[in-house]
Amino acid sequence: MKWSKAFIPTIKEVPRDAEARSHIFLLKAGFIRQHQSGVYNILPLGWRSMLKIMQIIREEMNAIGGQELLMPALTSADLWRESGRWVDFGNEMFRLKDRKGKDQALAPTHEEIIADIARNEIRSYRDLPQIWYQIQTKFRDEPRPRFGLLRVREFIMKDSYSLDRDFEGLDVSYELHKKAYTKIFDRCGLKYTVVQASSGLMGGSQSEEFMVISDAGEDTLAICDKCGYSANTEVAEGKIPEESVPPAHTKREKVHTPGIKTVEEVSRFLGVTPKHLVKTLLFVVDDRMIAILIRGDYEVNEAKIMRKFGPSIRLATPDEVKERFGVSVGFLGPVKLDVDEIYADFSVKTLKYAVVGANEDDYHLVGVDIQSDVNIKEFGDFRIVKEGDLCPRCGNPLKVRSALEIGHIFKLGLKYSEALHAYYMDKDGKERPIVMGSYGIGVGRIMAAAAELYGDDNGLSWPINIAPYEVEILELNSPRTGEIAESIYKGLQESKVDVIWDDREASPGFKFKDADLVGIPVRIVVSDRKVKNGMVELQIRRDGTRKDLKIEDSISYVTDLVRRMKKENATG
RNA sequence: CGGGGCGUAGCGCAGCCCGGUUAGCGCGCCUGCCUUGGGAGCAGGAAGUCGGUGGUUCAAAUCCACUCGCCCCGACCA
Repeated sequence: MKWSKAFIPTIKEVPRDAEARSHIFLLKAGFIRQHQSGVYNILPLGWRSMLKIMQIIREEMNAIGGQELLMPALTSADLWRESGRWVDFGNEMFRLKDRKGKDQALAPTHEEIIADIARNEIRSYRDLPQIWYQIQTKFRDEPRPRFGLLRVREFIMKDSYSLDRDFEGLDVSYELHKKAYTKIFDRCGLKYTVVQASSGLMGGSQSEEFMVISDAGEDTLAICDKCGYSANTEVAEGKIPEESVPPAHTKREKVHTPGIKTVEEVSRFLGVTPKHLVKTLLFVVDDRMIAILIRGDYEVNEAKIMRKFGPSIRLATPDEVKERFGVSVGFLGPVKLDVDEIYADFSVKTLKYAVVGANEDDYHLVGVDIQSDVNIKEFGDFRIVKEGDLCPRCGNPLKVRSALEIGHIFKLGLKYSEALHAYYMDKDGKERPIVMGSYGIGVGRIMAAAAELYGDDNGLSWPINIAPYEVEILELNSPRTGEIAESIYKGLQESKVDVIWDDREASPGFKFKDADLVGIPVRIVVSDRKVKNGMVELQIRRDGTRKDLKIEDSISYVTDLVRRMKKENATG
């Protein structure tokens, strides 16, 4: 491609609405443009990059026996009603009606459609196992799209589904996917970790996420450097470090704490630490009200609570609390609290002199012995792991890091096959539900993750396997150097190198800046200065390496270099 | 959904408080000359429903009301 003919709208100013690094540079380098909140045009450079990502995905999915198909984005509500997700998806599902008034959904994922195909077509154990996948646009009406391509409402996803006779088969399909994903992300040049995750709305028994450590990520991971334990904090466990917190109040008494509500305020007011405090959170489950106690320096983990008490559990509103107990939420406490059940996180188990709300506005109790003063039904793990908690496996202090999710694999089990009645006949003539797995990769997120991960203040720096072009010829002194540039350009094209030639009539600085911004990994600078000595200059975007090449050697040298870099799956 | 911020030329912004000339600046764009190893220079030029609607006023980018859009923080943590 000649740059002069290409549509690469780079911009010099930092776009006002962009803050995340990937968002800023993908806009500046002309890869994407926003259409509306959470919806983007993918411009030619961006699409080239995404096509390469999709091609890698295809190759690796095919390698594990996956068969590509294409399912509709426009789906009937009937199927979603069968699984219950017409309700469960809530506002995240884009809904519309057709001209007859029939409910439709723009599919956020395709478990139901797969189960529908399977129940209509899969009859016998001989038809199994199957792995079906598609690369297709998904729609999710996210409450808050953000960070450019990182959280969007319309996005391209590779989603695959495994259908197996039994759970042993599912384990096999799952491991195949895990291996394929590892290869895919390796080839894309990303640094990532695999973590235990929560299966959330998907259901099922086990799930793992592929995560890129990045401040732009919206997930939080707990990581153990020593034994390799890593988990999303939605599910991560941790041991509480043992430390002696000297008791502040050894006598149980009621103290006046006018208007002092939050953990920080109470700690400061009473001269204690958050570790002396116990927070009392009230939750509504169906029509029961339960309390959960947790130490003041921890947060309650909603995902864990939902797993224990069911997805309908919700925090009681301050108004509900006020109405039922006549007390503001800041002064709730577990002593003589009239709720159906009281549960407590392990973090409060040993507290003998705790500070708690007095269930009376403007008063707290101090010196409370949690075990003997409170009627606790059960201790459990209800907290979000925090930095410094100890690894559940080896006891090493855990690190907590932000990360962004690029892939997620689930063992679904029978949820959808049972709900939609996708059954097959086994060897013994018995009907059995198909065992399902589902596996997703965000294509745009891979591109955005690479943009977050690699580059510098001047712009992007693509891993060569997902770069929109592999080589850029930067011709400085057009038209005098044009002939040399063109011969290298044609030579590289003939040896199947993906090359763009910046043949524009512009100043050198201008072209260098654009080149840095767009981040093509290999650059050949063709200038008067070098050409008169029979040379051109090779530059590597990632590390800034420069090297002179003889003109006549340049094509074979660069062809070779590109081949090598691709194989080494050289990153950025 | 709660809180905050922002909508003025293609992009980035000033002007708004304190209403009053033809609404400015930088970049970009077009024409010509010139220049070519890190976003060059000179000259000329085009380009604006001041997000929208309604109101106040002799007069509105500016004041008021409503509304739409975009970004950021948070989403019940007591």
